[in-house]
Amino acid sequence: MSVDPDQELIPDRKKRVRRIITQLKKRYPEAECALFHDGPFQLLVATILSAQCTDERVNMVTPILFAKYPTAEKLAVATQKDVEEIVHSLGFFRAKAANLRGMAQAVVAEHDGEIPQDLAALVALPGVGRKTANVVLGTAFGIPSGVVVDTHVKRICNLLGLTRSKNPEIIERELQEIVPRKEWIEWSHRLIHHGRQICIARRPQCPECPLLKNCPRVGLGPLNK
DNA sequence: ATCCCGAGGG
DNA sequence: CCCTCTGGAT
Repeated sequence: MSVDPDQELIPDRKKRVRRIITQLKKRYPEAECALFHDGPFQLLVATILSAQCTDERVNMVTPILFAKYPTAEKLAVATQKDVEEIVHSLGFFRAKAANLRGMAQAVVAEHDGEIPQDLAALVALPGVGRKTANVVLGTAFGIPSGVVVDTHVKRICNLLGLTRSKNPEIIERELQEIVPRKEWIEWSHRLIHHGRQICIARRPQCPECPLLKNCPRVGLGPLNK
């Protein structure tokens, strides 16, 4: 079906977003980042490690990692082998270990050991993409740099007709036109959480979903092909 | 087998 | 746009 993009879904997006914000707030009052962290460095490390594995498993290894390497300075001089052993169970362990060390070395060399607080500098670090950078800026620094667009946010926003693009940057821009700036990071955390708990791609838990009334796909089963 | 709160590279 | 990098849970 070749339906024109902006016709049916765009008109009252703002109103629908308001409603969705309210419903998500009610369902997920905390709006927290699930990754264990007590500072920007820790959150950055945890977020780099979280690629393609669950946050629960990240939270199993980060305390061990931080006990040994509590700062960027310490991590920067760690051996590849030792970091690999610590993060081994998370998958992609060679790339993740290399990224952690490269990130720490760049932070020490170029940012005096402090995690930078702007998007461009963060994205320039090894292993840090837009998603990770926005998580750190919004969560650890309280800077609403951008809505976090991961696979869950992408899937749900397309599903609800808030966006239609497959490009994360376009989705980010579109969402930022309709989500209040101060709520970007909370919106992101709630939506991501919702994607993990309820609006799961392969087995959506529709009966438990607080957004049913806004969902055009109620009862149509799994979302992916 | 398939999925996980991705990034980097072709 | 596609692919690869990886291990553990289900």
